[in-house]
Amino acid sequence: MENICYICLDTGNTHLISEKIMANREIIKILSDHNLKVTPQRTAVLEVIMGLENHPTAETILDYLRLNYPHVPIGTIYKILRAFAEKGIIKKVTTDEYQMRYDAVQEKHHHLYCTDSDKIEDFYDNQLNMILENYFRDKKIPNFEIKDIKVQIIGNYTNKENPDK
Amino acid sequence: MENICYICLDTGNTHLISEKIMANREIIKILSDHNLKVTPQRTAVLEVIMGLENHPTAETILDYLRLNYPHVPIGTIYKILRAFAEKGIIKKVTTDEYQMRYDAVQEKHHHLYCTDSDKIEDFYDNQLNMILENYFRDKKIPNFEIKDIKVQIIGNYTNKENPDK
DNA sequence: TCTCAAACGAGAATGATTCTCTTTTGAGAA
DNA sequence: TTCTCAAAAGAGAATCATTCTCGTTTGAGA
Repeated sequence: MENICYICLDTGNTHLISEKIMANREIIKILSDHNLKVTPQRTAVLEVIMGLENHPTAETILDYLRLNYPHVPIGTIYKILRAFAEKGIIKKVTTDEYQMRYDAVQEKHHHLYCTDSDKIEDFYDNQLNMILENYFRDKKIPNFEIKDIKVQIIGNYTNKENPDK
Repeated sequence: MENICYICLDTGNTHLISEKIMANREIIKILSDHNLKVTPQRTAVLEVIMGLENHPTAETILDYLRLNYPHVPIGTIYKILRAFAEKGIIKKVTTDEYQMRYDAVQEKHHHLYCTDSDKIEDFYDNQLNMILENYFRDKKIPNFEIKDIKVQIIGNYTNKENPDK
């Protein structure tokens, strides 16, 4: 476990806080900021989603949760995920598959869908965001108020398995 | 049933052919062009998808099919839909909902998602297509070969119910 | 510490989709 | 035209993701 040095803005003193503890404090803040009761199950679920760089399914989240809470029922996970999505803490990520995936909401981003491996990766591109924003600011869609634009980029990873090729 | 006048390119004679028959001939051609056996169930499913402007679910398609084939099992619909999607005749349209929707593939288009009514509408915009195409031709994504780009525009219809407002 | 609405646990229920197996049929061959 | 057989349809069970119900527990403010 790595430790990180922080300066307390109130006292000016420096402190060593473990990443784990810091992450927990952040997560607790996110929950209480959204008027959600802080429970061990909820902090654990949010920790898993924020820790996994891929976009986990409910089943994947359960697998990780079971490491610490061997008996959490899957229904509880779905209830927690729905609560998070309603508050906007996470977003549902739709795919061509039968299962839903979930994504901790950070800054605006799009998704790369690999048709070979079924992987989904985040794609950050502020230039693209600005192009789309500018385009739709000028060209309004009749009778439609745009709230969000998501770009799905479908394709294949090339020489990912063989990077030396 | 409307009738339309056609000129036969072989004989030069004019003929009246009903829209229905013409549509059937088109649909049969689509199926055989894709090496799919032409069956009444398949032509009916394709007819329904191409005829419905909205993006039907398997259940909606079944409802329409039952008008002519009262006993088609839902499993058959799913089998047909999967076959069509594999051949590229239709595309799966993902939503935040639990059900999959289907869309006859015509020219390239994107989708408007209305969060109030859960409606999905096609959005044709060649200028947008060209902007995206140009952007990604210049700016390659490392190790990723782009095959398709879909834009999901999420928002709300304004004064659709009250157009006189 | 007390209280209670909200969250959890357990497991049944639902609903979309897929699978299995038997029967039927489209389409090319004879 | 009839024959043949792989492919498709029919029937219905199975599977899998998600939601629901209801009794029990708990976080957080009083």
